[in-house]
Amino acid sequence: MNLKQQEIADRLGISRGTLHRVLVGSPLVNKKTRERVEEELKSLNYIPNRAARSLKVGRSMTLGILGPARIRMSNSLKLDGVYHTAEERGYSVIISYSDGSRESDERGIKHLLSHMVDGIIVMGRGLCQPSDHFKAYQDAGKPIVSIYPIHDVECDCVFLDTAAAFERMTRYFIEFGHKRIGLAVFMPRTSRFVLTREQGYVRALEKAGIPFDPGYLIYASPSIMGGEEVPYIESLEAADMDYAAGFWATREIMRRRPRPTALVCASDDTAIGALRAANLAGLRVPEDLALIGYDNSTISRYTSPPLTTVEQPNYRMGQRAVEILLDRIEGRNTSEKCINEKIPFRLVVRESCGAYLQSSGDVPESTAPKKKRARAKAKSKG
Amino acid sequence: MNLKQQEIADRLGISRGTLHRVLVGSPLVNKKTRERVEEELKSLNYIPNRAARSLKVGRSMTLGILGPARIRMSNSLKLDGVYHTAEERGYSVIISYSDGSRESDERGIKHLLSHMVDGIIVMGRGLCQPSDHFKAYQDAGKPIVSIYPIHDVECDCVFLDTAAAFERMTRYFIEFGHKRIGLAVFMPRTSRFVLTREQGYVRALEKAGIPFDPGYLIYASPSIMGGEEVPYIESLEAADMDYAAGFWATREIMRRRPRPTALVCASDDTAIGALRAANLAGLRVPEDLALIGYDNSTISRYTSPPLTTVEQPNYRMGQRAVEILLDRIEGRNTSEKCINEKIPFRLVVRESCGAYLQSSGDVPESTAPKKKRARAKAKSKG
DNA sequence: GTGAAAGCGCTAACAG
DNA sequence: CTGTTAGCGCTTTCAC
Repeated sequence: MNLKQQEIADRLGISRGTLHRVLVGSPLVNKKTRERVEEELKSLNYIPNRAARSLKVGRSMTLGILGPARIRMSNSLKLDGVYHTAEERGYSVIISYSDGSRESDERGIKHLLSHMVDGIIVMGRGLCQPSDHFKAYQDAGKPIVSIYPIHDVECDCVFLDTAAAFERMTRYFIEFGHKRIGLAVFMPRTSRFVLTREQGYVRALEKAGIPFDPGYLIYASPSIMGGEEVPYIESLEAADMDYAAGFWATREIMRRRPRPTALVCASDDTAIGALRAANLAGLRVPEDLALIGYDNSTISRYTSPPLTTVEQPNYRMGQRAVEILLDRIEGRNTSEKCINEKIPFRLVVRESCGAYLQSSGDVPESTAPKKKRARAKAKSKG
Repeated sequence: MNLKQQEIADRLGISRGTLHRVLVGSPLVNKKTRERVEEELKSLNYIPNRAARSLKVGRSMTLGILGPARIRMSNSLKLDGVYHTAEERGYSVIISYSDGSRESDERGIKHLLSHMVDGIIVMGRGLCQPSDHFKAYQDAGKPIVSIYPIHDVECDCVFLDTAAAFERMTRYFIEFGHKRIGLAVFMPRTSRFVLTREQGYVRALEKAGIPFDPGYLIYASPSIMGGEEVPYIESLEAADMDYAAGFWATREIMRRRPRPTALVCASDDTAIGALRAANLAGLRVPEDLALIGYDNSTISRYTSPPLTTVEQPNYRMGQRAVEILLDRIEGRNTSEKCINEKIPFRLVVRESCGAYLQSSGDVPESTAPKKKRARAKAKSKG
């Protein structure tokens, strides 16, 4: 059973004060006593009570995450970054889910605060939107960093410029000579998730002087797809969404005349759904339909053909989020100004768009630098 | 800023005792007082301090997870099950990673205990092995449930009989008429991960009277694969392991003479790696090489051909783990006897093994019951 | 119905 | 160098 400091002190015939001093490594302890204490401590397997400690010092050494459902792999990876980095720095992590609604966010933050977290990382799309609810908690008294940009509010954040990424992806097709380019996105059209993608896509088209054809922009959604006779789609909930959307969007877009020759996909998983639809339709990728994904998920190297995609350094983003947060918590950053850390992405060229075409700093996979885990420093490319 | 009970009581001119009574919904409070208090509470946005509460009552309403790195999607899904269920029941969750080594497990459990968790869920392979370290913590005084079976120790657990699953998978090939069947597994041969798979595979062979050919059993490992010239394998760490192993194993096994006609894969991701290797080698699946996966991951429906696989009800397992744990924590289960809950799996027949062949309760996808999210009650099949 | 008081395990300030 | 003490915010017992 687990002893408390008092009991240990008693056993050793010393005071709690002295015990505490050796516990925190204070030099103000007799060498002999210290050794005796340390020995006993080891054999007793003392486990400090953090609740008591937190209560006393007013800090818990734990970080809170206001998180989304973790189904999407990219979120999982971000979380890994957060967890490992926090652990390295001696912090625990506790998650509270939120669906992004105001009530849910409020409940979540309250929950975290009640745990006395020292800071909060916001990972959902939640606070990224109109986010009046954010204001309410801004002065929860705890530092917050968002893993997506919060535009209408002052807040530290680390983000990837998704619009720029999708502009780049679209431009890649354009440089290849494609004129009829589709975009497959899904779910609420007003979510930042699709807004940014659409924006980048349109921007690339505009810059190239290619007229925007709304027929090439496919918004898949459970309700729409449910109405269609779509094989493979039996449950249209989160886990399936990306694949299903890609699958459905591809079927849909191939009905357009003239037919698009390239499809920008919201994610690698979306591209995989698209790939399947193309296969079933007897379309060759990239010859009949070129595909580009987003995420550089591990699997994108193993599809046939392997996916050209944009790398999103998820692990790194999680890592940076806690670093920025800890700078605030531990007082290394006292500036009023918010940190807005843009994480660079890079285009990873494989085969789903046709033969390698290298341009402005993009790396075909063969020459890509060896990656060191997910922590890989991404080659800058903005 | 966040008020404490004392301050609120003062504002209202009542005692902490009374405040507390309305907070916990005790009937021993004057109606008027109660209303007044509740109103004030709402407007003040009171956030209770759980550290103080935990300290006082000796319970924290939080569950600890001794977890593996979360990279594998199936773990992510299990965690989802744990989180959502815990949240529904009013518990928070905190994770501590462990690589499965004794030191790491000890550190992790200690960490959780120091958070005063009310119970622990063990998710890694860690404690599933020789697990002398488990003994050390068995009487940490907290209930523990393992999400894999711990054979040599008394402990509640929920598990899927992996050996039975792999026996079933192998038998499926046998029923199809295959005689030369390979098994692609990886990493430490002594891990329960491969032991169970190998065992099931061999058992099916034995029962069918097919001689076991060690040459058909491929153990991929980073070191082995690193020596080979294996494209796609640039980082052989966890994230890539499944794919890379499947890729490498397929190349390897196709060198065997006579060539196997079917390959049992350690996971769906392994099967996907295998599929890619087969594609590159110009082998048709399933005609030249039949493939079966394990997990029924979402993507297995979107590969070409879609994967026949075994469904592992991850979400459900996480869910059951917390239910069993809470029964213990909340005193509904005081039995000395350990719970050993075997979660049923089912074979999901798609196309990677050839035309549909239905047998003993297996469900071809077309007739599979509509799945309700990951929570789906799996059709019994054991 | 209500208030007062003790104490959960720990830290930190102060006295020796 | 060491021991004593006063709380951190909350729950709970007991007395009114």
